[in-house]
Amino acid sequence: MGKVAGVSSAPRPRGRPRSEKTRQAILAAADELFLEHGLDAVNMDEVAERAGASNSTIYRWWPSKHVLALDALVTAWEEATGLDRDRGSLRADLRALVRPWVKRVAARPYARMIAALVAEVHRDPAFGEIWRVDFVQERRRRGRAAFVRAIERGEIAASTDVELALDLLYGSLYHRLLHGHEPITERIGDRIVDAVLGGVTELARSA
Amino acid sequence: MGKVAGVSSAPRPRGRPRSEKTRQAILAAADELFLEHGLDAVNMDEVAERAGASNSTIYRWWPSKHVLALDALVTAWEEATGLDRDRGSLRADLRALVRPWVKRVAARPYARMIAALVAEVHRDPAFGEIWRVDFVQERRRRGRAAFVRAIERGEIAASTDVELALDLLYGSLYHRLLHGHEPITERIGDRIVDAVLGGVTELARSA
Amino acid sequence: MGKVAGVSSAPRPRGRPRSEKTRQAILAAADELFLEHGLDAVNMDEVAERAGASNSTIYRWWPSKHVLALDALVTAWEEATGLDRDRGSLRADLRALVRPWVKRVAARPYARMIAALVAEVHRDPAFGEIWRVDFVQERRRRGRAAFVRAIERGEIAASTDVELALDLLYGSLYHRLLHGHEPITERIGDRIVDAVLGGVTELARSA
Amino acid sequence: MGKVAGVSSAPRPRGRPRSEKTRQAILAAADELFLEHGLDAVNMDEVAERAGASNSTIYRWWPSKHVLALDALVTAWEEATGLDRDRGSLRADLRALVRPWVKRVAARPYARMIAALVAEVHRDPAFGEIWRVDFVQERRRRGRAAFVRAIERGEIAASTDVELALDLLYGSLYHRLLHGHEPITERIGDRIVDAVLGGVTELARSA
DNA sequence: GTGTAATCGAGACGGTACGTCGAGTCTTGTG
DNA sequence: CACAAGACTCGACGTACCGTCTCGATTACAC
Repeated sequence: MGKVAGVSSAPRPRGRPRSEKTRQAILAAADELFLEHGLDAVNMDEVAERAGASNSTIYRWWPSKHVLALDALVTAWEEATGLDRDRGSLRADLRALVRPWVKRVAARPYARMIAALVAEVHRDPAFGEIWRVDFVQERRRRGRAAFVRAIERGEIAASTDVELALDLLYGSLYHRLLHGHEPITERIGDRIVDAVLGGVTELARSA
Repeated sequence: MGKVAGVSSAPRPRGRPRSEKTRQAILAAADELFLEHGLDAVNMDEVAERAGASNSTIYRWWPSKHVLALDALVTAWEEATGLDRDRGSLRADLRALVRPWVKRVAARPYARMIAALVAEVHRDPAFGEIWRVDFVQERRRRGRAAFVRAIERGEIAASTDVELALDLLYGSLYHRLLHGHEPITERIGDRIVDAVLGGVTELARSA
Repeated sequence: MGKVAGVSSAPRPRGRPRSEKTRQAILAAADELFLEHGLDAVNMDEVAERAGASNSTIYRWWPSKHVLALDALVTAWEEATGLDRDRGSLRADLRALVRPWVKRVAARPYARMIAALVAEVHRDPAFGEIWRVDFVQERRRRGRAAFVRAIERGEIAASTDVELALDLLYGSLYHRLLHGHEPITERIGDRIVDAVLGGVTELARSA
Repeated sequence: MGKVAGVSSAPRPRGRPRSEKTRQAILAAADELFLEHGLDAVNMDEVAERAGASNSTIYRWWPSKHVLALDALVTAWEEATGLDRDRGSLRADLRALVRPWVKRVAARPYARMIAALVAEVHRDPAFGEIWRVDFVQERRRRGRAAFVRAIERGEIAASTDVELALDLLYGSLYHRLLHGHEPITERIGDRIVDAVLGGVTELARSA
């Protein structure tokens, strides 16, 4: 992945250094092609060609197609992530989290991408580890922070099971995304936040 | 898939009839092998061999590996599904729904199977349709019935968004299953039911 | 094949008798389809359909596709074979043999058919036997007769190696037909006859 | 096929060079297996395995089984072809041509191989072209040279139809080989040469 | 500058599953 | 029995693409 590596005090490796330009071109090509056509519909040579790189350069730095795809996804996702400031209430914080997610996911075929990666998670445990560290926990971290602030603020009980709350929140969203039984809209995002906060009761009131 | 029903007064088809024994042997072989080793780790010839059938007989009746896997999954799932009787309260009904699901899913590697199928859903829209009709809606139907009974009973507001409630419930469960960040236990099942019913508040109380 | 079978004094078999109409329809369908599109481009179901018969009826009477094709070829070839009368000279006799052959072979894609059957001859020795008995020897018989008459007539030496002469004659013709390096014309047929007659002298001397 | 020649100053192709060792191993495996068991009795994976190569490497360089078989045949045939020197008389030249051919063909089941290729010639015109260029014309070239020398030498008439003479010669040989009605022996080879020489006179006269 | 050591592009290679196709056999019910 | 219908077994085909490998060409730093 690369990010894992370089601490500042690298021992200055000998030989020709890795081309940063090529690295970014590969990630950009992967992001575009995989997202646009789907992971299975694009082969590595096409990514290489689009990036102006070669098959072997990709495999020198990424161990597999799926790891590359994940890296590309994470990279693109990070660039587009806004700040994480306190909105004053849990509801506002969660909405600020959910709304961009919904917008992003509704705009481009991320569902296909994520579904393919999730499948790989269960096919290759090593990839699963990378997935959880680089993607899942990274997403949950911000949601968790919002709940923690709410507890500190006295807005919700200190004993709240934050992890479960996150499952409720993200679970509902990913469920719609992956199972595809209903479309994902901004309005649904808000209502899910409400429901998580209030349960079934809220489901009636916010109808 | 076969379940197309078929009215009782079948027009008596000509020719050698399809072998019901072979059909079941194929479904059983698919269920066992795909579940045990994963969809990608098993090829069609292995399924055929285990079923004592031939490659082409499989392809004559199932258009692809994924459709076969889904049929096998649905068939096995149906056999094991208990009755759907009224337990008196929404909480009890939902628990009666969730507990067997959790037990089943914890016992065998269903996550891998479902992840692979979900990926295919997004790869092939036609398969997505089959998936939603044969699997998703079939599972949701029973949950929906529980909510409807609760409304009739006056237990929850008539205006409750049942679909969203189902997303909350199944979403949380599938989220844990697919993303694999936390294990799935019986206890978690109950707590998710509680949380769906009461939202974050309940998350504190039931902790 | 059929012709091999039935001696006249059949013991009158029980049950439904074989349909002669169907037999001929199958042979006709095989002749047309195989000759027109090639043995490999036509499958047995197509022959069956064209004949208004079924797959299994064909296989009840002909043991394989190639045997059927050969039977069809022989049948059609026989119908079209003229009489074998004495033309007065060996040259005239041979021309009377070669000309219709050339005409026939130039008019329709027999080369493809024969090439496929010859290949099968070497793939399956049992078929080779049928081929030689029903087709090769049958064709050579008439050529041989012409040479025998020439010998009786004193036109060529009695020591002439007739078999070799036949190889020279038919060999040249089949060579052009099968190897396809040069087209087959009526004129070529005559010249081959002339050349063979020139060589025959030598055939006697070197015996 | 490879024989495209290539001028000495090759522009030094980029990338990993084709493995000459593998190429030869594949040709050798094809030659042995196809000749030994017949083209249809051997599948490509068996050839690949015997060659220590992979299925896809074969298909990368040879478009079909038949083309591979032909290449293997031509390669093996070429290696075993002696020099083409003048023996002083047409008869001696032709015998020098025919005898090794007979010996070769009698020793191993070439008939089956050639019959299969000839069938393919008529099934696939593109293959027919390769066949004629790489095999047929190549074989005829040397026979033609012998006749040309005989003409220059004044041994036979200048008006002799050499092509027809070649058909007589090779036609008889191939006829015995392919139709299988009589065995092929050294003696027969010589007698065919004699017969052809006798016919050649006629070939000039009737021109 | 020159040497060393790594990267890069090009492309061949092994491995392996896919889904298709056809020959020939078997199993029904009908005539 | 013969026959039509059509399901079944067997097994090859040629395709696709992943990830590995082998080259020569290139690039940076160290000396």
